[in-house]
Amino acid sequence: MLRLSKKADYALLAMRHLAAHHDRGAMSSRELAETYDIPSELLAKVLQKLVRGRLLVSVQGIRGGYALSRPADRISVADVIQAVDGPLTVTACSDADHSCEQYSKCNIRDPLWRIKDRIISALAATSVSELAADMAIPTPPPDVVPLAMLRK
Amino acid sequence: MLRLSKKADYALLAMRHLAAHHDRGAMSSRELAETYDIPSELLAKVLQKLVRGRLLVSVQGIRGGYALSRPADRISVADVIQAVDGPLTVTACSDADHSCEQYSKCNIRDPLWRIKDRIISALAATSVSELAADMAIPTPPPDVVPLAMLRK
DNA sequence: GCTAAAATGGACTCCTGAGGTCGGATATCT
DNA sequence: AGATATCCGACCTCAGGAGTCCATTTTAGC
Repeated sequence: MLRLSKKADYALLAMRHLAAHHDRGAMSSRELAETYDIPSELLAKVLQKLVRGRLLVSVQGIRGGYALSRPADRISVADVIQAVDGPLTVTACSDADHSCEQYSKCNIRDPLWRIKDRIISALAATSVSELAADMAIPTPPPDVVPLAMLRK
Repeated sequence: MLRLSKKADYALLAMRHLAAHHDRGAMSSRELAETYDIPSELLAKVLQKLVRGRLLVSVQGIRGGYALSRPADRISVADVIQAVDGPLTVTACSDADHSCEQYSKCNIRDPLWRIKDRIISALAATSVSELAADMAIPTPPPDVVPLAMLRK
């Protein structure tokens, strides 16, 4: 439960990659798809949504591709998820949408909405640049570590 | 996205109700189901899971029903959700389960797991008693508020 | 002891929506 | 002109969530 959609996964993967390699110019959808073994047509749709969400810019034609629209540290994980999957909701209902059988009798809306806000905060507090920074240690020095320190 | 399952909703609804009315003894599944317009057989399954998760105790036979197994302030929303839907995961993979096409090439696991921990913290920080306490103000004083203060 | 009302448990159906596919139009470089 | 991109809509498939049905067991009250 509470799992991210595949689309969101793919979007974050792509965003991180573009953030880490922003030095090179635009990167094509196909190249990204091959790098991460993602169905290319599907990734293409995801990238299109990111463009419409103003997180990426695209250049068409040969040698075209996608690039971040702004510095990676000004794009949050929440931005990415919402661009791909729409406004993220924890409950079926929201301020706008009361389409829930139990809406009238429901008594846990307010506390759950508060929890939702905390979740969004957590997602908004993490930027794409932080995702990229995380792999600063891609393969830690292998056989220097004493065996005793290895857990399981 | 990131939405709770209906089962989790029902579970929280029921837990809150039992917490608010713990003075009366056990409450039957049918009575709860009627109160909140929930299919009774479905709610029954949810309640059974809560029993197996040690959050509720059940008494069988006529005049039987369910009651909280411990004080409501010692049961968190996270407990309830996990009892009903199993361990809550944000990503397809976890420490135990690597069944994801992209696992080897994935580079956003660690930051996402950290986000997951923050989400779990948010859920663990809210207790069932807080859910119940929330309705202390069921209908706030209506026409005392100056119209100018109402935001559309 | 019988019966009614409750929990318990398994198996089954229904159906939405996530995940993925296909084809074609449009733009741009060589 | 042709190759390689993005772009866009329509479509297909299928696992899993949501809900149903039924058979069994337990227990209070008569």
